[in-house]
Amino acid sequence: MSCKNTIMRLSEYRRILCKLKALGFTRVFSDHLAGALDISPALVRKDFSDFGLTGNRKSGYTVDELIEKMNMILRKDKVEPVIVVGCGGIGRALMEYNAFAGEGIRIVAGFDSRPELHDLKGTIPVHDISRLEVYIKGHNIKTAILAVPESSAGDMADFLISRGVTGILNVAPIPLKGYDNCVIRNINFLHELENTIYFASMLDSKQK
Amino acid sequence: MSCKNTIMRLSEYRRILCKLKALGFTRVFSDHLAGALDISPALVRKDFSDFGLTGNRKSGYTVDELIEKMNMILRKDKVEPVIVVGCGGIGRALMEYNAFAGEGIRIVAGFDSRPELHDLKGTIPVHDISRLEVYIKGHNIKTAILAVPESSAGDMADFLISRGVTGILNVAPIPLKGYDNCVIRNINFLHELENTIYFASMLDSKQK
DNA sequence: TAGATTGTTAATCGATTAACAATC
DNA sequence: TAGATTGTTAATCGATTAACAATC
Repeated sequence: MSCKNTIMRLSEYRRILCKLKALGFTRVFSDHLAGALDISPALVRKDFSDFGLTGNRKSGYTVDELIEKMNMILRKDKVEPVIVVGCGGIGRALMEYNAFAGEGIRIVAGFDSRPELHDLKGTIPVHDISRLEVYIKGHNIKTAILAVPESSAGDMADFLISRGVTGILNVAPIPLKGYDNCVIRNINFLHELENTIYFASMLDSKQK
Repeated sequence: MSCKNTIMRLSEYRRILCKLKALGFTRVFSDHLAGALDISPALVRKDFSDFGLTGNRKSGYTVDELIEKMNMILRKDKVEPVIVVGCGGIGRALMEYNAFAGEGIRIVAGFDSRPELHDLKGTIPVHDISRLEVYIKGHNIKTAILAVPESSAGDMADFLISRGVTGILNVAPIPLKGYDNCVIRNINFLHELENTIYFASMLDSKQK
């Protein structure tokens, strides 16, 4: 039925739709969205159809209705509390990342083993890693951003999962495997850069 | 022939192979690598075969040879200079990201329009954005990490491309389209988190 | 109505996997 | 040799697209 990519595109559709709404648009056609995302109109319609997002054969889709239903699908009807484990450069940057604000995602706390990074009075407190277990239970945390060094990434993921976390966005420099009871999404900046450089150099050689 | 995913996996194979080498392994089987990456042995062999990475029908592949040839394919024979445009939270974190060191990627400079972020004496200098054009030309920069706010991402990408940049890793909160003469790889943390949360919640409902 | 767009099916495209001959 | 692993082909699986009937 719906594929992995569809969900990623749903986030992208939603982003565009919110933009359109802000500009005063009330209706939109598959053709428009396709252009904005650089995909085919058929794929837009198929994605929508897979999630029961229906339009009108004459006047396309209603912007408000799409946004509302997508918010439902993407669990944006309530705010999701997210913790950041590892508050070094990347971890800290994501704690302070303001593109999450107003998008149904709230970073509620950070955790780090280094005492110099602890800060219980900031907008977003940074606790000692020893408080992780109690915090997860107490606040019923289901989602974590993992930004620890390579050496502790695996153990830390295991710990989070054992304590009930079901979704991990892993930006540690080592990819981790998913489990039956937890989704892990890996972002590896080195690999992404290598990939970019590879395809860029292919571009060069193609144009020669 | 070789697909987009193959290149990403090449980075992953390489990472594992370097680990194996450090542990003293000299040979490796498709089966081992498949296990480490959670893919099928057939895919490992196909990926290798696509790039002319050959093994031995009895004793598998030579670790050193694989690493050497992968370094060639991934352009790791020489150090790639990379600039960071936008030195806020994420940009700065990537400038200081030490997983790039020793991996053929060197962040050579940062650029930002905010004077308070300028720093010409640090390990990696942060210049005013006005110096971008001269720097790109002078140092023959082909690769950039784009970490500016949404409002300037599109314009800044256009500028970089017009000045000769052919590969952009875009971590700005707005996805950008690629062009004929430049590869753009988008990392959108909001979308990645939404995706993680979605699939995590599917996991929950599946287990009920 | 005529025109335009959706919703859906079948066709296509691309990536992964199964299977097995080749062979070390 | 016998056993094990590669390299490769054909089959399968999954995602995208083309096409078009339905219909607003």
